[in-house]
Amino acid sequence: MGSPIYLKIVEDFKERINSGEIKPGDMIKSENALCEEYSVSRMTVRKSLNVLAGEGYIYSVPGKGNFINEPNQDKYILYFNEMTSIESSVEDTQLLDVNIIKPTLEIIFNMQIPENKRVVLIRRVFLSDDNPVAYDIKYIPYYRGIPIVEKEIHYATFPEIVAKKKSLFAINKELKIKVQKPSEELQEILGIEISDPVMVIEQKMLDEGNRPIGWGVTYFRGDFFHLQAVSSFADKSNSIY
Amino acid sequence: MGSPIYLKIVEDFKERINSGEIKPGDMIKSENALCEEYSVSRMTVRKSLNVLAGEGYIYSVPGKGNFINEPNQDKYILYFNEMTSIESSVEDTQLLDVNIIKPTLEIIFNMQIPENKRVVLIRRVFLSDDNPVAYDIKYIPYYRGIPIVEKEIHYATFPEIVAKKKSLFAINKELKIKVQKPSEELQEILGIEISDPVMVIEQKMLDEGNRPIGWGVTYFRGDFFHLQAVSSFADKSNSIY
DNA sequence: TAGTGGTCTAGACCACTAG
DNA sequence: TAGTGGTCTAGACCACTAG
Repeated sequence: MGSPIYLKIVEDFKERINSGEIKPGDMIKSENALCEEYSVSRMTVRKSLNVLAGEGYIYSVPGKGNFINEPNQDKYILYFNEMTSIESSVEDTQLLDVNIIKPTLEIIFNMQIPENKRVVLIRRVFLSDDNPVAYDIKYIPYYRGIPIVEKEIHYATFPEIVAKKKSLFAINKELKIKVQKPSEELQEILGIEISDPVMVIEQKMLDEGNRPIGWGVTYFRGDFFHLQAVSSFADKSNSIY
Repeated sequence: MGSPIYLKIVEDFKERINSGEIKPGDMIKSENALCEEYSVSRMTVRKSLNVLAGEGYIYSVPGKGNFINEPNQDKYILYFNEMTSIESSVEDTQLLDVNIIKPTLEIIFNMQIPENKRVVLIRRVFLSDDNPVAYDIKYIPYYRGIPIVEKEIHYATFPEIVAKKKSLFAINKELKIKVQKPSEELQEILGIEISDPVMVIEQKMLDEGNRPIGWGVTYFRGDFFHLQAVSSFADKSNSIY
C-alpha cells in the first residue's frame, strides 16, 4: 500500500530473479525502457536498480546495460567478539601479566615491525562461573610514554585496546580460525586434557594503510565455544552494520 | 580529478569521521545546509549520504536528521565452501553411500519435518592427495520421483545439491562452527587419533520462508583446515557480493 | 508551525559501447 | 551514430518531528 514505487519495482525484479524468469548473465531492459514499462521517471528506475545492485542482484556496465549477477554462495556474515562470543558469557577477566618484550620471529612476521622494536604483551584468562574458558594473548607495538592502564586492559576487547584515540571506523580486522590440540601450558591454564580440542582465533588489526597495529590469539575451550554465520542474503539491510 | 562531486563529499565525510571531528551519535548538517555548503543540488547531497549510509557510516531519522553511526566492530565477512575451503584443495570426492532413511530426533529437530517423512542421507569423504581430509554428511527431504543422480552428488557442494531448480538467490544459509574430539567412527574415516581435533561445520539451508530444505555436517581434519574472515570495512564495495 | 528527510519528476550533458 | 548507464539540476509534495 504505502510502499513507494521504487520498492515495488525492486520486489518485482526479485521475484523475476528468484523464479528464474531472468537468470544470472542476462541483460535486463534499458533504464529508459523500464521508465516506460513502469511509467516512472528515470531517477525512480535508477533508485530501484541501485537497491538491487546494493543487495547483489544486479550490476551495471556503463554504455552497455544492467545485468543479473551470479549469486555468491560462499559469502557469510560472521559476528565475533572474543568476550561475548563464549556460550556462557564471560563474567570475569583475569589479567595474568602485561610485559614489554622483544618480539619473536612470529611476532615480527605478523606485526611487520623491525627486530629492535619492542611490543607490549598482554595475557589474560576469561572466566565463566569461575572456570577458565579462554586464554587470550595480545601484542601491541610499544610506544614510550603511552601508559598501559590495567583497568582498561582488564575488560576491553581487542579493537578497543588498539583503537584508543583512533576512530574504530578506520580499523580493518582479519580473523583466522583454527582448531588445535592444547599444549601443556594451555592444558594447565584451561584445566583440560590433551584430547580436549581448543578453537584458536587469531585477530589482526590493521590501520587505514593496512599496516598491522595489533595481533592477538585467543584459545577457547572447545566445549564452551562455537561460532555462527549467516548467508549475506539473510541480512537484507543495505547497511554493512 | 574526474571523480564526481558526490564521491568528493563522501570522502570528505569519511575523513571527518575517521579523524574524530564528528563522532558516533552526532547529528550532521541538514541536507539543505549541505546543499549550500557544497553548492550542489539536494539529489547530489542525498546520493553522497546514501553511499555513506550503505557503508555504515551514517543513518537517517526521518523528520529529524542524519546521524553518525556507532561502528559495528563485531561484524565480519566469512567465505566458506566445504569443497574449496580446505587448505590443499579437494582433488577427489568419495561417495560412501546414499540412503533414504527415517529421520532421527536430531534430524527432525534440525529439518523441522514430521516423524514419518523420509530423508535422503548422503555420506561423502573429501580427499586431498588420496588422503581423507573431511567427512561430509548431508540430509535432504525425500520427494518421491526425484531421482538422486550419483554424478551430481559426487562433486556438488551443498547449495548446489539443494537448490536444483530453485534460484540460489532465494536460499538462506546458516553455519555453525565448532571443534570436536573425533568419535571412533570419525577416527577411522579420517585416519586420525582421539587427540587430533576436528573442525565441525553444520550447514542449514532455508527457503524464502525460512523453512529448512537441507541440513549437513562436515568434519574437517584440524590440520587441513582453517577459516578466514575480514571486517566488513575491508570490503569497501557497496555490494553484498 | 518551521524544518527534516523520503519520494518523484522532467529535463540536461557526459563518456562509453557497438554497429 | 544511436543507445547505454553516470552525474547533476531545480523544482515539487509528502509524512514526520519538535517547539
